[in-house]
Amino acid sequence: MASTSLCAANPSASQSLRKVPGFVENKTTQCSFSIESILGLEQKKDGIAAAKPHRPWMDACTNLVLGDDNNPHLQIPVVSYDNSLFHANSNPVQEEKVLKCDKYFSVTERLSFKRELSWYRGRRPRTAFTRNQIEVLENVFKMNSYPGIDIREELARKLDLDEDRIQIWFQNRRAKLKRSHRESQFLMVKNNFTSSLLE
Amino acid sequence: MASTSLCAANPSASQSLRKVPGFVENKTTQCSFSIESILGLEQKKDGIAAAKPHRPWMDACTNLVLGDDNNPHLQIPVVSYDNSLFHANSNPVQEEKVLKCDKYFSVTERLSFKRELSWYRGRRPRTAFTRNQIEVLENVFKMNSYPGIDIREELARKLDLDEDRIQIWFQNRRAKLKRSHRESQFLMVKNNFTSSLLE
DNA sequence: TTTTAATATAATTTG
DNA sequence: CAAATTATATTAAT
Repeated sequence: MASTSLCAANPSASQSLRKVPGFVENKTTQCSFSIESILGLEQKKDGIAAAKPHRPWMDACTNLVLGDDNNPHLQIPVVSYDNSLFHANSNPVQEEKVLKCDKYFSVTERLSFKRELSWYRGRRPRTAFTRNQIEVLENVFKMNSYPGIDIREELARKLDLDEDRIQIWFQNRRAKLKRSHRESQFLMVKNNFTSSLLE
Repeated sequence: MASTSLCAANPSASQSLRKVPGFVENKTTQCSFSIESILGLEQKKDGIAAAKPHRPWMDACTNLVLGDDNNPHLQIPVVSYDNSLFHANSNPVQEEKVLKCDKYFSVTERLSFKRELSWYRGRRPRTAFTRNQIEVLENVFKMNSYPGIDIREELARKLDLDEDRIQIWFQNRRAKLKRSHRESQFLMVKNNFTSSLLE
């Protein structure tokens, strides 16, 4: 998350954004729109609500790679998810997205191809935690299921994971715990209730 | 008809301390920042004063009622996401159909029971907006991302939602816009930077 | 099939 | 109200 430091300047950048009329200032209470007109499907087919998927891990990557000649090459983002371009090339398990469509595929190739696909669909490749990572995470979780940023960072360092992975892991872990609690509670209530009916 | 509510809609006292949902016992809110110390089993308990949470939507709650026979019946509000199709009807929270509780629980019952429980855990059940509701909200948002109370009320009426839901929706929507704005700015700066390296 | 990492977004809390 | 978090419903990878 430390990335935004680059964001500071470049005013020209914001100009080329479609739509987005700086939403903080104009409160446009003047706009005469009726809900009926909207319900009546007044379609302004302009920019459909910038449904930009959130792909934070892509921010860290760059299209720049060094070739064998030690010269930079720009790798063109090939992707089409919706109509946006996404570029890969970065992160843990890294594969090249230059699709060489010339032969048939080994198991390994097929695997990475699958990973490619999911990549292009815009989803972060699923992280496979090691047994040790899980163990540590579980131990920490036992003591504190809401670790603050400092603990998460420390964990990230020690376990060699992104802090983001840690945070997500804790989120999912809490959800899991809650699920199991709910289930046992349900059973308890159900049993209590059921037996109360039998008395 | 002559039902008497046994269930005061109040999960009294309860959890809902800041950051300490009730399903895990008291947790350290103040942490010492070393994983070693955590792994080394440092436990620390501190009671935090509970404040009564604001749960306005619980006021309508009546689950356990006495029937005419003076026996308890469990009334389970059933959310109809409609098992049939994926659309239509909104407002899961509001439309309640009563299931008479007998011996066993169907999958549907179980589900809604679980929802009940989470309800009592203190959080409003997540509202699932319909496609149409979203569409209208998005359209309004395009024109005015800060609708006043009157517009919100009107929307609420037309979309059959609480005005509160509308308000929250707009808040979240503004946050989303802002986020995406930030992100595209970042990407642009990044790309500018990258291509400047190629010149 | 089951579990769970990842995503999107509704709800809550703070200031 | 915005910002930051948290919860949760889904989706999809394994």
